[in-house]
Amino acid sequence: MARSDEAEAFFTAVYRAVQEIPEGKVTSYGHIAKLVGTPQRPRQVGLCLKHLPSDPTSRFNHDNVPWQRVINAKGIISPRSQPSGSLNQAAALEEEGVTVTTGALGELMVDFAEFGWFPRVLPSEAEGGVSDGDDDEEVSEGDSEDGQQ
DNA sequence: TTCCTGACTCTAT
DNA sequence: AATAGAGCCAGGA
Repeated sequence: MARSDEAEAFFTAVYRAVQEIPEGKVTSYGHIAKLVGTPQRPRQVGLCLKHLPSDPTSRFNHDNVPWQRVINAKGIISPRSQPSGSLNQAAALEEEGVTVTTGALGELMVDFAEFGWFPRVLPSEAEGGVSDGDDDEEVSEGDSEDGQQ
């Protein structure tokens, strides 16, 4: 059952990456996927959070993993999490100082340019990516996988 | 066991 | 610029 072991490692990597997100900041599934070394599998990242145990005795749980700080690349809180209680998620983000804008359709949009958190300042961003009004959440392929400690 | 869906993203049209 | 389609892999029925 090596496959389950790999899946567990993936889950753990995702949870750790999410834990690294500072309060008042948000990131995207795709970015987390890159951190864990699987930039091609952002959906799996979402599954990890969905399977995130609520059991406090578990190594990772909703109390230790700020899953609510993880949103999609469009800067919008995943509408599929609504049945789970996206309003609670949005409210929690605002509590942390994140401005959540509600769209006409009810989509919860977060200003990624300001609240988007990245583990490392990628060269493209460092040379002057985000600065004034024009936002550009595009992240260049930084590569250089930093091993999970 | 197989098939489908899914907390997404990227690329092409 | 906007829309549509493909890709990825795991969990649930």
